[in-house]
Amino acid sequence: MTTAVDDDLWSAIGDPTRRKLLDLILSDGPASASGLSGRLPVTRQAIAKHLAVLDRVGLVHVAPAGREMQYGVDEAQLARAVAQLADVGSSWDARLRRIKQLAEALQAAADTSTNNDKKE
Amino acid sequence: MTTAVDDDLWSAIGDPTRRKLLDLILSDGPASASGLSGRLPVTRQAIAKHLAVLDRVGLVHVAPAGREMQYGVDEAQLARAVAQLADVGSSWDARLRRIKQLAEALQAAADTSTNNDKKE
DNA sequence: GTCATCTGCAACCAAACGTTGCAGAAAGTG
DNA sequence: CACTTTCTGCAACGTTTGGTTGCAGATGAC
Repeated sequence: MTTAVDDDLWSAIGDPTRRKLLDLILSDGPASASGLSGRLPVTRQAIAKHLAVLDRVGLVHVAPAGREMQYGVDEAQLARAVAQLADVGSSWDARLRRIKQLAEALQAAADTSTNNDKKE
Repeated sequence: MTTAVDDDLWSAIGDPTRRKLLDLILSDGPASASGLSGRLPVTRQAIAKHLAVLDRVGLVHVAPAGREMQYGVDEAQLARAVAQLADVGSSWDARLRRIKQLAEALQAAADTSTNNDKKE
């Protein structure tokens, strides 16, 4: 009911650069910070910090490959994040529906009780 | 395909305090900055700034009521935000499914080509 | 062995979130 | 009308966060 979301996980996917990062790794498979820096308009260090954030909340996992550090998405954790998005979305959606229904109900009640009055 | 989200709208709902603000106004109807400050652990000024941000992206609209400023949610814009959440979520969800299917397909192909080899 | 490249750390800048403090304006009360 | 209350808005300040540059260390490639 209270949208019980994990604020850490949400703020991790709240950043646009981190979302693009997840998109890239999702579509092209695991990659290193240097490899990813060539595909986003930010420096390698910024990417590394974002990957550290994503790693801290478990959205990616890192594996040393030679002298590179390969980052891949954690599918289970990303699925959890997706579920939270859907949760908040559906919560708001439900409230919007309830408000609309309540407004219509009030309108109908007003129509029946004062049906001979002004209807503007 | 490219998750084409509006970064302004997303970052507006990315802040936890702003999400709680939207929750409160959604559940209890339009309210003023002072009224809301009693229900969140932040000062009135912080609330006012957040409401300004939400107003800038059109998620709330303000109406002067006496000496107060009443903020109410813009249902159409919030519905748009909900749609974006669902959009990103389903995009990632689809990619997760595709990855899983690809992995299973590769596994199956490996099984048929080297079916007499080790199967660990 | 040397060179290239990938990593990590530190310092620094700018924007965002939050605070305190204060002045102005509008409603309520004597 | 005068006084008080309370709600608003603005300004200054501190802290966190996203981003940069610069540099030193480590590891694979030649």
